Amino acid sequence: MISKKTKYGLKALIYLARQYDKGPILIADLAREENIPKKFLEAILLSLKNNGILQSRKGKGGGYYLGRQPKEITFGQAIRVMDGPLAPVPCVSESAYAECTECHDEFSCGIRIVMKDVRDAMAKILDSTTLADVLNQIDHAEETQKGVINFCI
Amino acid sequence: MISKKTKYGLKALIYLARQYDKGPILIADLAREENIPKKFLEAILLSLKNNGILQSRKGKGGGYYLGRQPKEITFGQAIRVMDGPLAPVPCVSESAYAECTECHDEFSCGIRIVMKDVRDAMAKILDSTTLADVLNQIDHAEETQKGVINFCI
DNA sequence: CATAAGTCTACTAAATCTGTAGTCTAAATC
DNA sequence: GATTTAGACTACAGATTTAGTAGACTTATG
Repeated sequence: MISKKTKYGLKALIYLARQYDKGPILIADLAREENIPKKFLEAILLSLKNNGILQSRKGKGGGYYLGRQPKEITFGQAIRVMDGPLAPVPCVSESAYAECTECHDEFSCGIRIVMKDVRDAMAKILDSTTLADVLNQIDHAEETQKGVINFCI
Repeated sequence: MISKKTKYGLKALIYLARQYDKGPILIADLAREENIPKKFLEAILLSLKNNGILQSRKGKGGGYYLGRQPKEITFGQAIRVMDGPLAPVPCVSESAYAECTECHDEFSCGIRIVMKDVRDAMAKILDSTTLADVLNQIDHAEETQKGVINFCI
């Protein structure tokens, strides 16, 4: 399960991607629009900024905006910043590998063998899904829904 | 990340699968062999039993054993018992669906769309990987390793 | 009945998650 | 350059989850 923090962060990123050409967005606006506790969101956006995913400007006219184009930011990058490595066990993590303290031999560990596949499957999806992709998929889902309604009428 | 509880449980299941024809195995032996705190392991095995994955016998000559054949027990089943649903968000869980409290429309939620794919990819692997499969993969990994060593000599 | 071994209840310490309060710093504007 | 705006930083606190322990209870065997 992803944490609320991650969910909030992803929501914020999608929101900022949607407003990509509108200049800096206020934390307060984002928090209100997406129903996220403002102070909590501050910390989330800050850590996304410190990891190069967002940029910000202080003072009047300031706010947050994407550090790169929506098509250059993936879910995988964002989730790793907020929730840590994707891998179910540290010994199969690419971004934060850690030796397994428990098992005798890493290469013949059954858990590792299976979890490696799981990690790769997750990474394949999350590292190839960009904010731009998600915007498209959202739009497509809304189109489809409208289509269904029209069809029913 | 899976919890230690889940890791311990999977180790125990693999161990019991390996000893499948040897009759009941003592918690104490399992705990010692796999370096798992005994009392903690007790609770884990009990919950696996209560979910039909294990069986047990009390008294002398008792212990724990698989409730079904190794090829009938999947990682997915075990992980769901110990760690809860596979799905990264409740609104894409097949085993424990819960409506999303936050988002306006579930069908056009970007997070949901992506996480659905992630869940399906995980479930595809974990629900098709049985204890018997894992034993085979472990044996194969050990063979391969030996092969490499022989080749070096 | 004695012993072996799982079952159950009830804790507890530590870590993580979620969130809040208040102060500090930088940028823009008047 | 004083004021205002808005993000940055520090510190804390309640709730929940994780990991683990202690001890009494139940059931089966010999």
